[in-house]
Parts: sequence; structure tokens; C-alpha cells
Amino acid sequence: MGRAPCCDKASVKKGHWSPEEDKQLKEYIEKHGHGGNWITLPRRAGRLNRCGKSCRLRWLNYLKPNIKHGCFSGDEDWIIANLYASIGSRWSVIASHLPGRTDNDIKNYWNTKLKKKFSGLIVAQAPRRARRKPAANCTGGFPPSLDEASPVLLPLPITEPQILFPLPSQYGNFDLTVPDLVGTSSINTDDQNPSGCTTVDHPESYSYTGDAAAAAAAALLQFNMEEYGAAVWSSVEAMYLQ
DNA sequence: AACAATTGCAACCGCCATGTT
DNA sequence: AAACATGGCGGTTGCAATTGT
Repeated sequence: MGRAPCCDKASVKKGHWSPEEDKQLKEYIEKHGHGGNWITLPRRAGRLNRCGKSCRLRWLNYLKPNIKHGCFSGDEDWIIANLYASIGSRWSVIASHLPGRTDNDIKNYWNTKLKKKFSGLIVAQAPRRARRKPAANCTGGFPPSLDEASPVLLPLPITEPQILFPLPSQYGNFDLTVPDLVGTSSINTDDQNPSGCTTVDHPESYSYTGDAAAAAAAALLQFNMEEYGAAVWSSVEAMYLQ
């Protein structure tokens, strides 16, 4: 019954990887793949005195081709912040929206920089869901099934720009106008419908209020309206981070 | 220049879901 | 069906680098 333990934790090397170890692991995986079994990989790769889990982590977070390190763009910042507000600290899911970024990188980036940058802006964080459960389906009808008071953006793909979010009241009301891009009408927290959501069917015809502006900016970026989203974001940033 | 404090991030730890025996 | 291994994930730690005094 069962299998042998994955490795002898007392004898395997820990800590930072040397260039030689990196080379050995990279060359082996590029030549043979990981074979679906990380535990036996160190043995198969030769004298790699590392735990299989450590090999997996090193490959996925550092050695794997096409991984981007550092220099997150403003767009990436917003996508991360928005997804964090929507789904909480499900870093692997967030990473799946940012090609080339790893969950570990995003987690570190959030914890060291973005958390401060967006402090006060991300006010309602979704509770952690049970792992490996499918995410709540927000695509069917309106209002979507909101668990707790977490902001929700409709997942892509989507045909019509529509933004759903609760409007936190603790920041009070203020109007955000994006010059030359949108009109001047605004959404106030009074506009909430009974479900706690506000619907914006045609965001290009509105300016936004409070966190709605933040949600709008992130959503617009997701709708590939980069220029507009970036403009909204700049205004939000100027307001919050001055 | 020396030391302390802070920051950034790679890597480890432990938990949980799933797969295997 | 039960017991265990494995893969995957998020939280946390430890240390090197950087910044401040």
C-alpha cells in the first residue's frame, strides 16, 4: 500500500540554487521533460541533490522559458488589483491572466508593492474559496451570484462592455471626469440597485465614482480599450495616490 | 565608513485535493 | 474503501541587497 516517501528531507540540499544546479535541471527538463513525476526527477537528472518539489518550484518560477521578471506594467498592476479584489489571493488564477508571470512573482509583487499602492482602494476582498473548486459562474444573467461583498467583473470573453460592482460607501462620493474621452454624467452610491450592484451598460458614456472608477479602468483594460482604460486609471491614481 | 533598518524576492513549509495502490 | 503519495497552491520565512542614519 502507498509509495515511498518523496525524498529524505534531512539529506537533500536546501536554499538558493547554484548556477550548476540550474544548468543541470534545465538541461534535463529541456531534453526529457519532467515526465509527470517531480519526485523522481532529481534522481533521473543525475546527481541533483534536491527535493522534487524544490525542482518543480525552481523550474516553474525561474527556469521555464518565457518567464518575465520584474517591471510590471501599469496595466498589469490594474489587472492584478482588480482580480485580487474579485477573487482574493488566488495567485495561480491571477497569474493565468498575465502571460509570462508566475504566481510567486505576482504574490511577491503584491505583498511588497501593490498592497501599499492600492491600500484603501481594494476594500472588499473575496474570501478564499476552497481550492480546486470551479470559480462561481458570473456569466449567467444579472445580477450575478455575488458571494459576500466582493467586487465582481464579468470574466472574459464578453461581447458587450458591462461592469458590475458594489460601490463601497466609505470613500464618499466624488466624480471622476476623464477629459475628452467620456461624458460628465456620474454614478453615485445612491444608484445601487437592491442587489448591491451597479450596472453600467455603456461605460464610454459615463464617468465613474469612487471605486467604480477603479473597477471601470480595470474592466476597460480587459476589454482591450487600453487607451481609455489607461486614462481612467491615470485619473484614479492621481486621486488616490497623491 | 559603519551600523541599523527596510525592502525585495527566492525558496521552504504545510495544507488540501486528487491519484494510485 | 482506506491509506498513502503526489502535485499544486498560498502563506511565510530567511537572507542578500539597498537605503537611511
